[in-house]
Amino acid sequence: MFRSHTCGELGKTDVGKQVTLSGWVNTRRDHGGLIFIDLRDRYGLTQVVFDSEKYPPAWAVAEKLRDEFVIRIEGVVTGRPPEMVNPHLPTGSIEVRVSGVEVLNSSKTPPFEVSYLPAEGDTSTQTVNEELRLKYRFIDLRRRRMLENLEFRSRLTLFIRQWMVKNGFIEVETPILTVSSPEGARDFLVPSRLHPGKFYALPQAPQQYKQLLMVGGIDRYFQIAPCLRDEDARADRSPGEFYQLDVETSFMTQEEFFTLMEPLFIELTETLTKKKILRKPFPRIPFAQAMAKYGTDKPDIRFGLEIQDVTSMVAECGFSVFSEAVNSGGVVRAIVATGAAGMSRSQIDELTEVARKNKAKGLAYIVVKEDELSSPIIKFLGEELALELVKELNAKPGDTIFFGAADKAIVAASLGAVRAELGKRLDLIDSTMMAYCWIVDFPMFEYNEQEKKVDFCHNPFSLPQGGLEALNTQDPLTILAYQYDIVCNGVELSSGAVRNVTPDIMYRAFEIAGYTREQVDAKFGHMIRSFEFGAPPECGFAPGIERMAMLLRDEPNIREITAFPKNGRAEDVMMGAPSEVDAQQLKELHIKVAHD
RNA sequence: GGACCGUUCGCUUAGUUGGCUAAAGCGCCUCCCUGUCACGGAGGAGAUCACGGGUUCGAGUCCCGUACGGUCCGCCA
Repeated sequence: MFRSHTCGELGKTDVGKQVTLSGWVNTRRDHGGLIFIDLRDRYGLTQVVFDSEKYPPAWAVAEKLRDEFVIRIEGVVTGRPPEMVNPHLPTGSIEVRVSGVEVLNSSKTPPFEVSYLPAEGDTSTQTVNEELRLKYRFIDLRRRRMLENLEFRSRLTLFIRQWMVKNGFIEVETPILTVSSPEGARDFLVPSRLHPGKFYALPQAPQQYKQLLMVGGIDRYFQIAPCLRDEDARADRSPGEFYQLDVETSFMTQEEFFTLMEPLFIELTETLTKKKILRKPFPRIPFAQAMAKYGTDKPDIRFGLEIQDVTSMVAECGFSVFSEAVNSGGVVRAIVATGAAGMSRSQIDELTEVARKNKAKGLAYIVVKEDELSSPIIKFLGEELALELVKELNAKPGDTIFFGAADKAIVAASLGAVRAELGKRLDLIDSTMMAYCWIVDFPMFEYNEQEKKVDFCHNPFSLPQGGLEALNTQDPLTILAYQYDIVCNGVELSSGAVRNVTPDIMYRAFEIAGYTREQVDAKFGHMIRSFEFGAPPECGFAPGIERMAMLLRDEPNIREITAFPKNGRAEDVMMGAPSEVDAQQLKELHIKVAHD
């Protein structure tokens, strides 16, 4: 027998029991004739004691033990006198007196330290170079941070599955080998042995399958679905592969869908974490309003600092940066940074740099003091207008007003970035808060400056608001879609939409984006044909599992939530993937590799 | 594809205006220690400062290039 108990479960009530424990040597404290080892497994630490007088053979083995050796011990659980209790250890009131020990496997000195204190908030694991952690992930997984994250992720997906099933959803696995789609992300391709020159594609998302499931009458579908995209990484976007809670429903309006799904986010947040939810029900923020007030379609609404428009106030003013922006069709907008008046010049310069990175030419500001205004732009603006602005923007002494003046998109991007930075710098972000919101009413189309044509803004399968009539009568750039996002703490958890399941509306929408009927049929004909056989109205979304876990666990990136993540260049450094394959494999697949 | 930041013993870091024979804590090795719990004590090993070039009497430090890593932009319907 390897173990009668785990290393985390023995306590006072077990005193006197003969037990067997197996685990890793976490730390070893050698006192000469007495050796203490903290034995570690997934469940915790237990102190085991080797006594040279009572059990010389076991003690002799213990002398040779080193960190991360895997051992099995037998012994008797002994209570510790009060002064020897370790209050930091759940098992600290007992220890095991070892009568026999077996080395199950030895270990090289690990490349980084594994041992941890059992205390809450141990952050030691965060400091080791991540490349090294990924190369030796199997060791990294023994550490508290990864262990707890994997346990959390498991609880999260279990909770989701139970909730979904309870609410009438059924989980359906959709194919991993599917067809390449010219739209969207770059596909991972899989060559076909039986069909020379042809390729499967790994699914970027089960989008088309889930719509076919709706046509098939599965009116509440979900899947914790792998999504594979050959695109570059970000902190919240792993390269290659990630998981989504893919959801689709039939016969629900957008608002009914929100009402159905919100409790999932509320319940999982409140059940699995100590975090609080900012607002219930979640705010619905139209896209245009999000862009105007927060400068982004994924606002962090845990703090205010909303962007205000002052275009009309400064249209005629003496500060040419403002008036010229207005005259050339742009806007002037402002953020009142509460309590920012104490910022140093160099701090303001750093904020200016943030604005510049987002294509702003600069960052005008007015520091509001008790009895005066201090600003490099007042001499152009005039004292009177400056005071009017302060009043209109409701700025108080101690605040600083930051301005953006340019075309709408640049002002949104630059002030949005400044707002996010101010949120951090002014310590306005409550990290115990989960601020969910729905962003709704995305535009159906956008103008593609490079190609000088109208493009889909998001998903071409979204239903335009106003239907066919809107497509036929409105300026395409003014048409909104039943297209929405769910956002939390400035992170987009998911897009979603009411789908367009009417072939006529589909063809017309594609026509506006410059596709002929033949082109649409070539790409999506199989799906549109299905819509000709009675497609129900449907909507859905697909929140990213890792992004949710990352927010709920306060982790800075998605790799901390993934057991075996790819690095930034989409490599598995531990397994050595991707790798070359042998010539025979290539031959069977009818592949010739061109090395250039 | 582009921008920025980084790379110093196994790990984490320090290294000032160029003076380094490169420092510390942890870890590792040897020895001592029967109540420690991140044990303690004594001693020791371990670094061509990512790589290549340049400036200089002299480069870890300054400059150029390359590689690798991270963050961001592009991309992600």
